[in-house]
Amino acid sequence: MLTNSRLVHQPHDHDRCINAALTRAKGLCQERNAKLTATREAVLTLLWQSHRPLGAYQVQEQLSKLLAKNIAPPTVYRAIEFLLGLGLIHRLPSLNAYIGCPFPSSHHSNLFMICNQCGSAAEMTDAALNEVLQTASDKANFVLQSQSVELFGRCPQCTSSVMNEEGSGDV
Amino acid sequence: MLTNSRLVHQPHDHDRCINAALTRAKGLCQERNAKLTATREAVLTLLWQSHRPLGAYQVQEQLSKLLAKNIAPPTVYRAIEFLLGLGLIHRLPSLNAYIGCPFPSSHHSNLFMICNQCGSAAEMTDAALNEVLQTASDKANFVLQSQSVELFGRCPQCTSSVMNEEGSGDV
DNA sequence: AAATTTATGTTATATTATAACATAACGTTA
DNA sequence: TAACGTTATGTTATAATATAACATAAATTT
Repeated sequence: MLTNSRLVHQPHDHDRCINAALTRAKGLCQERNAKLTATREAVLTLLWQSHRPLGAYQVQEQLSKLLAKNIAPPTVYRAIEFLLGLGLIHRLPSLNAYIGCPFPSSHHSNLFMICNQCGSAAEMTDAALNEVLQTASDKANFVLQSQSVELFGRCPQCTSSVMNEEGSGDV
Repeated sequence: MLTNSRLVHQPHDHDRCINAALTRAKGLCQERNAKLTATREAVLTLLWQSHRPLGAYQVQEQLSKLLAKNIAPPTVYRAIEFLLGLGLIHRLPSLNAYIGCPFPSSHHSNLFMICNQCGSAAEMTDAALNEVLQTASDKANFVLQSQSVELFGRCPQCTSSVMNEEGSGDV
């Protein structure tokens, strides 16, 4: 089982997350003969600014600021498409949002735990989950090709802060 | 384990599906003191015309035809919202589409098997799946509130037709 | 350097969803 | 039953997400 949930749900040196992600990305691109251009790298970095998924238009806004010129949606979506293709980021369908992948290159089918309060999203791979899904598919004679598993709830951090300051509703 | 996968993936008398869905809907509405108005019933019926999810604007188009007058998006979305609230339909986030629920009122967390070729979507409840997801959440101290599980692949029908007429790509 | 491929820029528009306010239908109670 | 409050629908406009289509530029190959 791989997961970044401890990092996501606890204070940590986030620069290390970002640097590690960039290093992985560079390595993967070299392997695959893919070019991590300035735009693509910038988008990846933006998606790693926090452990919260960002919408494409949030990326656009921040990218425009970063590059000090107006960036149009297609530029953003192209970079996203490229990064998705390499498995460097994921799309969270129920949020229409994107997030950096902490373990690309590991052929994995993943699960996300999305906090309804703070918006953080931790990723996890789980062999047991995949077995269950494969079994269910087999039972129905369904040929499983890919999957999207999103869990919604409260992350540990928000759970403890709710206990302290009573009465704060979900975001 | 509840599922409608046999029905979805085999030829069957679909009028029975529709009628059963309407009967269930009426019962549930009576129980909950909710009003299944003409518009709402029409939308539900449209979403039960096949075992394929429909987008809101497809519903709008068909509803406009059915009622022989132009129906604006908010009307459709309101009906959808109502039906979602009662669990009579589901939203499939990765398709931005909606589909009738074959077993509302059974408090269930569900899984969808979506065919990449024909677009059909079968629903299934699976206790083992829920256990696995609960366990994964517990491990991360994540308080699980709801979930979305979508599987993509090929349904039995499309699998057998691919075997016969070689070379047809995915839709 | 010419040709080819790959990436980005630019404009317009498609698709999905909601806000805001007006009207109508329904239900309750005086 | 008339007045009132509530619920549902109509209507217009617009927000939010995503892509099509074509032009330009940059990199790579020949």
